[in-house]
Amino acid sequence: MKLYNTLTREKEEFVPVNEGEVKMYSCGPTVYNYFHIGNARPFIIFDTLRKYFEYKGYKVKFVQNFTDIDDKMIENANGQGIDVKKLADKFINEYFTDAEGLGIEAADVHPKATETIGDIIRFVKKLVEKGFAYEASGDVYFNTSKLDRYGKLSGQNLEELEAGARVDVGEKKKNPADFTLWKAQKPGEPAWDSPWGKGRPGWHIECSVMANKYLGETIDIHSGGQDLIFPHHENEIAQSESANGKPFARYWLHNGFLNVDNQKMSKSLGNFFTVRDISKHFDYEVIRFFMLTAHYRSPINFSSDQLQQAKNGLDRIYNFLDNLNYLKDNTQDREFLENEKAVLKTIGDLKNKFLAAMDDDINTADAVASIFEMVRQGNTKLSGSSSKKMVIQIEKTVKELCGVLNIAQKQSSSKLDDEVEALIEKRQQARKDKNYKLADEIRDQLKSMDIELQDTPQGVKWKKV
RNA sequence: GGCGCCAUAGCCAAGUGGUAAGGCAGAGGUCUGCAAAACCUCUAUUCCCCAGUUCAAAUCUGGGUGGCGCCUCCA
Repeated sequence: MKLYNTLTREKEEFVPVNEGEVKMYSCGPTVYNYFHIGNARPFIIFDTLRKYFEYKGYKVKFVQNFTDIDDKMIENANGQGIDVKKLADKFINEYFTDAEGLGIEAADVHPKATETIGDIIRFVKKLVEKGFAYEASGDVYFNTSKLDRYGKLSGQNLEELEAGARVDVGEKKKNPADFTLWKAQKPGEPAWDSPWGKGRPGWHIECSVMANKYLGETIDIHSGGQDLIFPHHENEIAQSESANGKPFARYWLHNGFLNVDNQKMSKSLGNFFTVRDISKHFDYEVIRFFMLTAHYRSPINFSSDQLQQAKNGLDRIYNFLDNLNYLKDNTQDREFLENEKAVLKTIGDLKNKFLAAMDDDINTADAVASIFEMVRQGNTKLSGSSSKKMVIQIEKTVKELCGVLNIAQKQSSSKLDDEVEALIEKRQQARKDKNYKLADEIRDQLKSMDIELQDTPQGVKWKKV
């Protein structure tokens, strides 16, 4: 399996630290609001990667944090007149509601910054003792000048960063690029005791500490959005590798942005749509499917028109599954014919194409295309005279691959319902009697019950709309 | 100023040296009492422009043009 590693800017063969195991860390949300659909992209993509590793038989340990204390948290809690903890609890809950809707499995561990303070303090202390950090009136900073390789992930170098001059000046830092590990308490802010007085952790340190605590000193995969490459991930590398003297993460994976009118969707620009709001107009799984129809590193433009396209495409897969379901009960119970073996061979080839796409830097767009090709194969080659065994085998393959992506997982609605069945029966009789007026009335009646009828050559089918 | 990404049909989107996947929309058709739905078929001599390398380029190289991101909280 190949993955694009931001560290080397190349696709590399994935080789884990321990054979058969994958240790993954992904940067999670700051929980001061519902997450928006741009935030959802890494959640969905890296969840898909995790599921694919599991599908391939790896034992995966996946950690994703909640940043529950920082400037934004404090600002928003104050704005709402509640304490930071209460704000965090609320939006952690809301996170899980949306994540579950999107088919994102909970991580093995979801550590919170506020519950990792002791470990953070020990980690910062270690950095100070090793000479990589210094205290300045209650703050602790990482000293970037102590590293000769600061910038290896982002390709930045210290001189150019300083020339850029977009860094804070006139404060206690020794070098402009130095960043905060520990912040001294300001009046009214939540704070914890530390060797440097009361304060709270900086943002970058929590991820280093949590990855270390739950996954060890060297992890396999660290992922997040491209906007985290610098400075967040660069700083994590600086912290972790300075403290441990070992490589931090072997593979760095970064997803592209989700744009609106070609511009990055972000909370600060205000051009965002929360997943919660969108879910009122589109099923959660349409959002998931939409994300998977593009490669994770490419930018994708968001619009309701795009979601509608995704919905229509997903419906095609659902219709196919419905058709298979119908055919299972309306095909021949016999062995395969020669030409049917050829069809199954094609389906097998398409499955391999799907897997090859996923192995190639999780190319979900190509993987989805393989599923659509199976749909057309099935629609073209299957009929009432087909072997039932073939229907079952194709269904098994399609469901297995949809399962890998966690799409099209809703139950088929063609369950028996006595009232509906009775009405359909009545309408069929009316049609036989050429009483089309009554037949159409029954059809309208069912329509008002959100039941849609399809008169097919194989009989009447119905579904909930 | 530094670092990096992108440009493929009406829309979305794979493909990174061997002669343009897939989806949506659209058009035609099958089925049907009618309808709806579903399904099938068709839809880019061509991949932003110019030059170069090569038997062969959407793919590689150089130069343009246009768009975007990071360097400040951001997925």
